Amino acid sequence: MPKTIAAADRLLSFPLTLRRYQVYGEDAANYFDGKLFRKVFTLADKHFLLSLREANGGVAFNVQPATRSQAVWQTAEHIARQILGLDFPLAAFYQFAQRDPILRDLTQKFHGFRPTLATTPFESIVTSITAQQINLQFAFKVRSRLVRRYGKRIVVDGQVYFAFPTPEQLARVKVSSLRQLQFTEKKSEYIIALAKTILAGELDLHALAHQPDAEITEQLTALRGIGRWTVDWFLARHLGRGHAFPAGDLGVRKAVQHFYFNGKEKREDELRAFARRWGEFANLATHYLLTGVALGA
DNA sequence: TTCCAGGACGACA
DNA sequence: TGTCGTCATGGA
Repeated sequence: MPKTIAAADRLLSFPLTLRRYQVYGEDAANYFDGKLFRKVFTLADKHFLLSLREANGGVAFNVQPATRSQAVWQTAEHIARQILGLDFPLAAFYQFAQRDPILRDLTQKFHGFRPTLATTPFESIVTSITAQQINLQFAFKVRSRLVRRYGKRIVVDGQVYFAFPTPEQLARVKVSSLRQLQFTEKKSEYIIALAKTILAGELDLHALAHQPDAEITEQLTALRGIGRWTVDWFLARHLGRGHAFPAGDLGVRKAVQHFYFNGKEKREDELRAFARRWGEFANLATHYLLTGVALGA
């Protein structure tokens, strides 16, 4: 029996929020056809399919195979909230945006849009490493190959779905195998080393959620293949930190330059200083600016 | 053909 | 500490 969730402020555009899972081609770990979103999640080594669809005044979510386990339903709700970005303070941001004509315009045009969050820290970081320096279309393609090749496969209603691969699964993989999927030699090394570090108990990604930005940055950038850019997106798109601002990101830079500097190039430190005006709303502002560029606002 | 994509690293001055 | 070459591939 499906259950229903909603943001505390009742603000949500289901299609705008999940648009990300459609526009870059196939995403083998996040299925979205415009109306129905599906994702495999794992609890106690068991795999379930989470489904999300719009319902009256909220979002209906369901779990398959059917279960009465409260733990499974709680996990499903938590993941649904992450995917829909339901815990971002959108109403407060909209109020804040009134003092900035650009943000005011974007929040009106994309009313209810919320940044979607990566549901596990490992998926978040592997996804970012995959996307380093290449266009997102190609990044999604390569990542989907990884999911299909190494992710746990489940069948629901005759349809095949894949879970995002775990550190246990990727720690066993060889660099040459990832090269075949068109990961670069370096990215292959980074991903496998990350998986091995986690498996060895030398890194607890879940524990990072309770730490301040500086501590997270220090721990993650100590790993090969993870720089400031990757950490910034981890803070923004996994932990949902309000003030996160990936100033080094090409898309973010172009968006801020386009909307606030007539396209004039700015250095990363200048953009970082500029973004301080957004404070706890920098993450939301960033996502609205990116959407503004993507949808030609 | 050339240049650019949601970078990171290592060499070098 | 800052700059530059390299990696590696698809698409415009």
